[in-house]
Amino acid sequence: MEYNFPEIEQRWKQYWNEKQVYKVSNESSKPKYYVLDMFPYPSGAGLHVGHPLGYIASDIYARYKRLKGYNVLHPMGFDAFGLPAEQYALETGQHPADTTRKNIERYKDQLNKIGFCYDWDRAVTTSDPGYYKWTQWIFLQLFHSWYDCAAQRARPITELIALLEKEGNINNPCPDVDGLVVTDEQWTSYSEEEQRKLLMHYRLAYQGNAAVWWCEALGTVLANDEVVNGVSERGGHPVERKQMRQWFLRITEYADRLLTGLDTLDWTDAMKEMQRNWVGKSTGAEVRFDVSPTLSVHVFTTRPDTIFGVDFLVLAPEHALVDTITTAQQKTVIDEYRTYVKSRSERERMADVKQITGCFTGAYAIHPLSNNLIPVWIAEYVLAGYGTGAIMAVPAGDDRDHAFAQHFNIPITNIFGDLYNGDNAYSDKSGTIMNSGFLTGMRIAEATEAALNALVAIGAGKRRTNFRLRDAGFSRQRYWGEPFPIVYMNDVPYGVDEERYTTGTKGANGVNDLPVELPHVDSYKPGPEGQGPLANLPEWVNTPAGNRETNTMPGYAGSSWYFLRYMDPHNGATFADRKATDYWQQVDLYVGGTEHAVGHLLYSRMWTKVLFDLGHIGFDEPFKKLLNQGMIQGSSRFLYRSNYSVPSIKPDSDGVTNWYISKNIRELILKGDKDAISYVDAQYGNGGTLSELILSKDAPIRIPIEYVDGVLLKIDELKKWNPNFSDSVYICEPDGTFICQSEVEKMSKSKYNVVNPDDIVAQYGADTFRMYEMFLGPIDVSKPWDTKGIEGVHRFLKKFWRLFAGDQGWIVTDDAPNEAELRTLHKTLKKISEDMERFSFNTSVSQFMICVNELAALGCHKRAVLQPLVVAITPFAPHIAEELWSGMGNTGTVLDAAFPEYEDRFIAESTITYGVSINGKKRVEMAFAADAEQADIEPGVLADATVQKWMENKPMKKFIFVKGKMINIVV
RNA sequence: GCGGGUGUGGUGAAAUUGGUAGACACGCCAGACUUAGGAUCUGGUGCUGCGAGGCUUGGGGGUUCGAGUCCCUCCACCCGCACCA
Repeated sequence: MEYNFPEIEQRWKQYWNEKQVYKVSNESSKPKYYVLDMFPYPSGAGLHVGHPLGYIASDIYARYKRLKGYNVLHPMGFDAFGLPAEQYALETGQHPADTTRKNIERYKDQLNKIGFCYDWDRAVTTSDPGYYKWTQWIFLQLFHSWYDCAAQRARPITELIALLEKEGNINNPCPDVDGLVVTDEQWTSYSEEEQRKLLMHYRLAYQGNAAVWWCEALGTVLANDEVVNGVSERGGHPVERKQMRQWFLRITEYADRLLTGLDTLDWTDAMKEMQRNWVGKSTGAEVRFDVSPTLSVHVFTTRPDTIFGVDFLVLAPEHALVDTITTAQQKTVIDEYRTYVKSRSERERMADVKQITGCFTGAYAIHPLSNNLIPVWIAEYVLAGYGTGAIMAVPAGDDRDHAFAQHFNIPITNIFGDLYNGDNAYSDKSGTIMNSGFLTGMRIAEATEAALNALVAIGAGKRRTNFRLRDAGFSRQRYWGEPFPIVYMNDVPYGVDEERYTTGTKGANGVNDLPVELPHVDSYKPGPEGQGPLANLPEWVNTPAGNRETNTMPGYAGSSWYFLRYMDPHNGATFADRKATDYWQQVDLYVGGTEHAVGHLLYSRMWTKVLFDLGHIGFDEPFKKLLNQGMIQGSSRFLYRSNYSVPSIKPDSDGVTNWYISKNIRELILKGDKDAISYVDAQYGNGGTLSELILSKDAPIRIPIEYVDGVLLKIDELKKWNPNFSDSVYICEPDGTFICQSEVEKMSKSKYNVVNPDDIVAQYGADTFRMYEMFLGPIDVSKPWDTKGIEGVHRFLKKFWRLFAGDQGWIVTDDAPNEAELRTLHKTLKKISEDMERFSFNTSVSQFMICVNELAALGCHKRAVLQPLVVAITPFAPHIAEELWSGMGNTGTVLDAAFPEYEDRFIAESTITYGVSINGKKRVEMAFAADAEQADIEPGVLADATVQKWMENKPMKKFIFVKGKMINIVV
């Protein structure tokens, strides 16, 4: 009875389907456990073997938890809005809705082949109107809310309006415009338009301006991805930064809570660190430098102690003051410089430290403490979006400022005495401040306080906490995304759920209703003036009340709350019933890549906090534990090719003969190996020195991985694939094989190294595939795919099968197990249980292999040993487990079994083999009773001949005995 | 540039708390069985040396009786950096 995996896997998939074994209920007496994967964007390329890595890990853990007695929610869905589908539509004219639907079908099909335990009834697709209705609804919650800094939570905007009517904004200063004071009288005297303009400064979803990549030639806005080397990826047209009115989410109000909330999460320190750095909290001062009696520059600094070392100010080139302060004399060069900066991305501006650029405005500011005149420059290394968009430059204490001062010959004030050597800035935060008026002689911490106090006292500065975090841009000038539930009246945006602007009864013309459905378009061309394609649909844009917003939401909108929808996916009355969210609570285990560290994971945390603040859910962190999976890289194959015309060889279609040379023989020739050279010349050279000719001018070219078996080229198949390969000469190894060069890189279509899981599953089965992906290595590190290695895991499953089945059928007996068999079983159960808790799936697979090797050697076919193993292997290899479970006469699914507990009493060994070291070097092994103490063994060890030899008659200094581990003798 | 991660045999890796480095596999070598083998099974396999032995966890330094593991420093590669998702 062979291990017939295609038949077994098909049978059990069908069984699971028919019996609905993966259906999850929100009602259960069992404790709940929520396992979630970061859902995929369904791209046209389909899944490759790298994608399911995390899905397999989470599936194993979900099944394990189920066997451990939990009610497990383990859903899957699709993050279906996005740029690639729209790009594809632009190129092929196929509607994104159609391609997305097709891609989702393909993904589902691929995922099902691997045997995941998803409850597909709960699947969500972010581009479904039934889903994005609630994305829009949550957006409106954000739009209708503000952040109460005193209470540290979001509140409905109506409550702010009530406060404004009563007391103005005196207790609730405007978060994004300093010094904007409104009294209750002013507020009530405002027109509705003016009132809403003020409210816009408070809303959690608000409108502001932001720079986008504008491509004049394409008439559209481009994503960072679409700009390559300063020109558009499509067509290579010039691009520039352009200010546009955009929606934003006021995530900066949540900066502190996003930091403190990290302490409650079981994430890796690296992940938390990345989020902390992204939020980038720093404390310091905002200092005012007056340029004229009416104009002043505000800078943010974390080092007020260095205030006397300020030799110049630098404004971001986009800074609003640049136009007003630039002198007539400098205007031309300033304009030229600003044009240059417009062509530069933020990345380039930050990364280019070797190339120092900047421009003097001609203006001077007055130092608030020394009253010296300080020149004001602009430079690209200062970014408009960070701090106040202006810095005070202290060359003696900051590397970039120092380089800038040297480059432009600006005199440097030394405020660190001997600590500053004149060549490099002294940026340490220890030492004494010198040459700094009243700060001279103070330590840095002391000077920081003193400087701050002095600045505050004269009204030239204030304490300030600054965040690197910026408000999140939430508009895209695109088609394939959620439409905004926003209508403009007189250019003032209203939520479609507001009754204020409706012309008739609520719901008239469908204006009030959610979802605002994404209308069908036939063209994906941008609208006039760079708006999204929706602007081309006047019948959609124009409503009786006003014009609809024509931008759409970004990719992270739908993914910021999807984990909630799985809890109650079909609810038409609310995004998820409170009873459902109260039952499932946070995601207990969230599996995904580190590339989402600061995007998705930060936005969904914010959305969760907003929903919590507004009372819609009962928890304010979405993901309790985070498990990061590494990437599976591709393994590319190369041939070394040289093109030479050699008269005796027929040229190929290009008129050039291609010579390919196998890797090993090529390396020998490169090393000058005479045998190899004469072999090649004799076999292929027609009497000439062909080897030298070829190697003097060859280059590697990529070939598709499917024409290679491991590293061995399948020459005949390659020749059939592409005629360019047929009329060529293949210089093989003496044994007739042809070995390719290999290299590890990203798995991608363009590198010809993509491996499709469908093929692997067809060849080896889903159980083998699942176990092999885990066997490759720790879940969180990246590693290359190697199809060859899968054989070992497949062999293991066959060997496992043979413990249960012989040539004639099932061979499991009811004999009583012996000591050795029980030890193997319980040792394995223990290891698996421990590995599972620390997500060490690769070592679990190894342990199963060790176990099967041992049981096979013992000739064990006993139910008492094998049945617990079947349950234990179920999370890894669910199909074979079901087959063996039923083959042993059990009814129902193995998924309803209980995970077997191990017992230590079966594991204990009576003797332990100790490594004996002399001076830390292991010289011999000796066995002692497991309970032996140092006194029991020391004489025996010292008497040992080998030990004697290595001690070389030197006196013993110390005898180190670590029970159960090792022995070390120091001489 | 900033932030994060990873470096152990020919390859993927193991070593969980500072205690016998290389488990388990792939590949390779030798052999058994077979009409056959890309099936199955057995043995060997870090490097070096005839051997005793020596060397070995990216490089260098340190702490320790003992370091892959802790500390310092340097190097290489990978990921993210705000409109890819």
